[in-house]
Amino acid sequence: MTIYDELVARGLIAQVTDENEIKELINNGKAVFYIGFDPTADSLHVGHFMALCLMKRLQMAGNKPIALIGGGTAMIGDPSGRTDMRQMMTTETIAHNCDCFKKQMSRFIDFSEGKAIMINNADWLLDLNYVEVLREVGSCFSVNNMLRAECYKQRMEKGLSFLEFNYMIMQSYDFYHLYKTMGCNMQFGGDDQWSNMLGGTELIRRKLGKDAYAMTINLLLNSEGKKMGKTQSGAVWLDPDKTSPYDFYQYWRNVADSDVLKCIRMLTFLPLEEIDAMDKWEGAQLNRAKEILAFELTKLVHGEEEAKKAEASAKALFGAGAEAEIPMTELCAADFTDGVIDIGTILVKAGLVPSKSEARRAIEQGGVSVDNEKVKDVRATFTMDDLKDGKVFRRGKKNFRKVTVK
RNA sequence: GGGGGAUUUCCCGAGCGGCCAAAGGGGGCAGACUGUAAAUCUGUUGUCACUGACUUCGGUGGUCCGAAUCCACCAUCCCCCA
Repeated sequence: MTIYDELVARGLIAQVTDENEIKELINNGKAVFYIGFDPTADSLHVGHFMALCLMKRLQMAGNKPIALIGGGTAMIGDPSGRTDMRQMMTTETIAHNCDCFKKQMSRFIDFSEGKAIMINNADWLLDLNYVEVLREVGSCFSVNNMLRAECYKQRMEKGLSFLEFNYMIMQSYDFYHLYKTMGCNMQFGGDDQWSNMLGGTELIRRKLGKDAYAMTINLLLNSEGKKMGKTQSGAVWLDPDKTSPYDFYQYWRNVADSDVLKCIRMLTFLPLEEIDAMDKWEGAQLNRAKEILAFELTKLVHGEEEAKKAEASAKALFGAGAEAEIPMTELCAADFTDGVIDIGTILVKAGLVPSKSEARRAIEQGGVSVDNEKVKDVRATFTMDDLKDGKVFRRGKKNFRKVTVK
């Protein structure tokens, strides 16, 4: 099976500019492709992870990836898929985020011996001269066409600043620049980037009379059509300090039935035959598929050891098994008043509820238990001695934390 | 440049100068039912020292015994005209 066919079979490919040419290039390892990452936060998230997987697959097939960090374009802010303007980020924040991205990416992609390249578009975008750019590339863009682009359409209702309007031009310029300087002949990205990417191929055609190609990958949507990788409290991060391996595992362990197979196909590196076999699974057996999904992804992101730990914790908490690793919270003497600490404070300290009011509510509704015993009294207290060996506090079915005293 | 309109709690969206922590919906959380799924039903959804108090209705001042509601200025956004 060729790499292209595999990508199709995994449901990754959304749109392509020229299917035959792209097949030819990537199947034969002739593509030099880039994927852009906007440093809008200090960690990569699940959406980026998909792109990284794609990079890895293509790299394994002999193609050369360029990871482009958008330190320059982040100064503008991509309006695609947004209904309001992004908050402007300071240059310091952007620089910090770029560093964080670099570290995380190096864990997935092999950058040794020129097998892959990482660059930051700030290196060439920030020094551009306004008038020169206008003359050089501005003439190649039709405002009429740009306004027709889907990514701007929805913003036409609420307003679009000139700053953001230029995002497409900057991204196109990146592609043009990479084509000239590094022979980059292809760009990949999320499907929401389609119009920005076409801008690039068009620019290359106009300026150089050469063909370059673009391909988008499907966004990871759940059966309700919402983007996956988001929780109430924000994105699912790859940084273990922002989303613990256990929480990461749990996120995937809890996907809906209808989404499991799709996720396994798109995100894991399991052989397709194995996945096709799972396709027949039904009912409770799907739970097994969810375990596989959660384990495989945690392994990819946090390593096998962490994945095993997360799996063991989950089994211990939900099944019968022995007590295992559960995310811990340590209290210190200062947290106690007159030698005791009340249940509400503990729940807040452990991060199980955001406020004492919610703690109270959860208890009143019978949603809190300590070492599997339901807590009925809102004013229950614990002494340092009670917590010496640690107790497992639980809110609802799925939120656990072991609390001990230092 | 001129004129008009908007800004409400996580989101959408109601809101008479006192009866407003603020209708309704969505979403979230918890309970029941389950398979750590979905659907459904129930409760809940500003904070805290919780039968009470405190802080919220773009920002700052003001009128008033009393303001989310009235006035002034500022900010942001939308629409129309140029």
